[in-house]
Amino acid sequence: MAPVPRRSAHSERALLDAARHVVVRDGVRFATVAAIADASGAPVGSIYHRFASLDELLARAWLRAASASQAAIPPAGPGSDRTDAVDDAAAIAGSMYDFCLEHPDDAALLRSLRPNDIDMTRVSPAIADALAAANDPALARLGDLARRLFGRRSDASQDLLLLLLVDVPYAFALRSGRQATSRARYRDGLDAAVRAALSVAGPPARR
Amino acid sequence: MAPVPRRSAHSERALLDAARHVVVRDGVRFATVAAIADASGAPVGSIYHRFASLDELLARAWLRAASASQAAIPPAGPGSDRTDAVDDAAAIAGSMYDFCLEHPDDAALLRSLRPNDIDMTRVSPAIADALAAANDPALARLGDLARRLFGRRSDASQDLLLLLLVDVPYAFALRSGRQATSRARYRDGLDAAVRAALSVAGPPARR
DNA sequence: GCAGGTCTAGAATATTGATTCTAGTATCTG
DNA sequence: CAGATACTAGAATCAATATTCTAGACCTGC
Repeated sequence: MAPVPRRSAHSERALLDAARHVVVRDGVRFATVAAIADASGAPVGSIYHRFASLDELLARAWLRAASASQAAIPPAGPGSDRTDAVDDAAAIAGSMYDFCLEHPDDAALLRSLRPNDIDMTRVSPAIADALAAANDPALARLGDLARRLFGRRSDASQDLLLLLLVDVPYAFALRSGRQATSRARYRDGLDAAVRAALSVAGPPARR
Repeated sequence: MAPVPRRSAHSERALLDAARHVVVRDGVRFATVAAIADASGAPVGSIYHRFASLDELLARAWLRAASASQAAIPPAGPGSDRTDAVDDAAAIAGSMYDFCLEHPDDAALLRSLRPNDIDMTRVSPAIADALAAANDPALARLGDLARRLFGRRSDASQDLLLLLLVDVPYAFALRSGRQATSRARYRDGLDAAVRAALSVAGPPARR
């Protein structure tokens, strides 16, 4: 009685992996359904069986990477003075850096595939909503941190934290090479850079 | 007798501008010939009159932006000890930051359009060569600087300088907002971050 | 072993987009 | 003002790509 599905030969995950691989290797312009099918070994029909459109597949790949990146952000530290907040910021930067080293493909995907590259009109509403809200948890986290660091939360302070705790760690990771010693050194350099920039650049200008 | 051309209504430059604008605004996936024609007001035929293919147009736009970015790098400073070299590095980082603020469209283009996104088989040999060699002057400049900073030149040291003197300034610029006070503050933060990272992260690990 | 379901598979179709073609137009020289 | 010369213009063509469709394969419970 129970409808029992055939075991799938090409999992959703494998197709997302293939899409990610093609985007990173060939560039987003050449991430066609045929190229992704080829990279995954699946026929195009199997891709459309699982994803409504190419844009939906790309959106899902982006969402998976973005979610993984967010999940790597550590929870807020305990203290509440500025020193604690700076340590907290440095911890976030370090965790973003570590994420990029542990998930280089996801990190590269987020660099290559920008939300702009996805045609939202060809994405199902559920995924479109998820995309629109994808960054909200991280932004809330950074907003809290901005208040602890600067005494208030503003667009400018949030941009500064996005720069120092996301963009800069990603940039460091993408140049850090493969050797463990080099990576450890980059991590230290990142920590120093973030602390130096925070002490100089913050708090943001008052209105 | 002298062949006198009709005055052109759509200059090469205007078409490059339009291509850049579409890439930055809509993403490289949607930078089609029709979209660029629409943005520039020119019909598609006029685009093909000046550019052999869409890839050639994109390549030319990338090349123009990359060349402008390189031209912004200041010549090497006079001194030869490490302090001078650090100042030199900071000056390069600052000039890259300034370039991004003065030419936001070119900076955004270089972020959105990666060499991967251009099909070299559809680009004329002259432009393909120019693309391949586009970064050579800057790499030579960074190589010299690496020698002054670290006593020797290696892939690792060059990557470190690319990170600190190109990637990081670009990241700072793209988040620095429009207010002059905010920009000045970001510039100071960048300077501090680069110096801090240099003192911690370099010289690169010995083999 | 067969019924009922999902899934695979790749050919067929339809759409989109790149490129080409043919006319027509503006400009300057003589 | 006639002729030569690029240039503009956009329709027509061609190629690539997304998407759909139809058959069939597999798995499991009965």
